[in-house]
Amino acid sequence: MNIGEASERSGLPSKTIRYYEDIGLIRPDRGGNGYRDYAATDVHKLRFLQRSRGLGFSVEECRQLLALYEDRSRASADVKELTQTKLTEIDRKIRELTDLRRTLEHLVHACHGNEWPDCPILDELSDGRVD
Amino acid sequence: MNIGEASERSGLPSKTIRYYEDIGLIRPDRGGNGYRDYAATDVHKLRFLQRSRGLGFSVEECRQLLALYEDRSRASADVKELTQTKLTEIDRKIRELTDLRRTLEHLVHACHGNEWPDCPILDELSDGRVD
DNA sequence: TATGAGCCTTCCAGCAACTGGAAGGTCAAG
DNA sequence: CTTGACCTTCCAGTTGCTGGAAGGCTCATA
Repeated sequence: MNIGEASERSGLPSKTIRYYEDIGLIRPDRGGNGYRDYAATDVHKLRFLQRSRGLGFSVEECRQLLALYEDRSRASADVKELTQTKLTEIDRKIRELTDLRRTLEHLVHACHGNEWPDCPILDELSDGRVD
Repeated sequence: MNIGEASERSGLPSKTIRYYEDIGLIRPDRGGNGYRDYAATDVHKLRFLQRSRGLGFSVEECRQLLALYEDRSRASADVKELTQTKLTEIDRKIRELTDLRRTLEHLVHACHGNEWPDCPILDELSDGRVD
C-alpha cells in the first residue's frame, strides 16, 4: 500500500511517516516506481508509534518499545527488565492522568469562582508536597 | 524563592522554567537584584506544566489547561466545553496507556518467541481495525 | 575587606521531532 | 494525452527545549 493509505490507517501524516523512515524506525519496501510500499505490519508499527508518541514517550523510547516487539528472543533478561521499566512508567502516567482528570472535574463541579491558590482541591492534588 | 528552588520543587530544569516565562506561561516577580522570585502558586503551576507536558499535551494545550485554573468565572459555558474536551482527551489517553500496558504484559508472558505480525494479542490490540 | 563557590542574569547557538513548500516524476480516468 | 491526485527528494522553518559563554550577585570563610 502507498504512503497515503498508510497515513490514513495509522493516523500519522505522510511527512511524519517519511521522517520515521529517515531515522530508521520503519523500513517499507519500494515498488518499481520508487514509491514506498507498506505492509500491514508496517501499519501496525506506525499506529503503535502514533499512540506512544501521543502519550509522551520520546522517539528513542518508542524505538525501545518497538524493539520489544521485534526481538525474537523476548525471554532475555534485558528485554524483561526494559519491559518492566516501561510498565512502571506507564503506570505512573496513568496515575498522573487520573489525577489530572480528577482535578479538572473538581474544578468544574466544586471550585467555581475561586482562584487557584485558595482551592483546597488543588492543595490535595499536589501529592502531599504542598508548601 | 529563587529559580533553583522552584526548579527543585517543580521537577523542571531552570532552563525550561525561563523558557516558559519567555512564552508567557508564568510571570514570577523580580527581586531588587533582578532575580526571579517564585511564589507557591507559581510552583503549583510549574508542577502542573511538568506533568501535563509529560503526558503528551502540547504547550498550547497546557496553556488552555492553565487558563481553566486562572479563569475566575469558571462557570462559563466556554470553559465548561473546553474542560469537557480535555476530559475526553484524558480519558482517551488513559485508555491508550492501559492498552499499551496490556500489550507489554502479554508480550512478556504469552508471546515469547513469535514475531509481531503473527501474534494474536497484537491483532486484538489494534482496536478492531486490523486489516 | 577580599576571595571564591555557587548561585543568578541574558543572549545565542544547537538539537529533537516534526511541518510546509518547491520542483518534479507517476498513474488512472476521461 | 492531458488533467489531477498521487508520489518522490530536498531544504527551510517551527516548536520546545537544552547547553554554553560571559558576566553579575551573595554569602561563608580567611
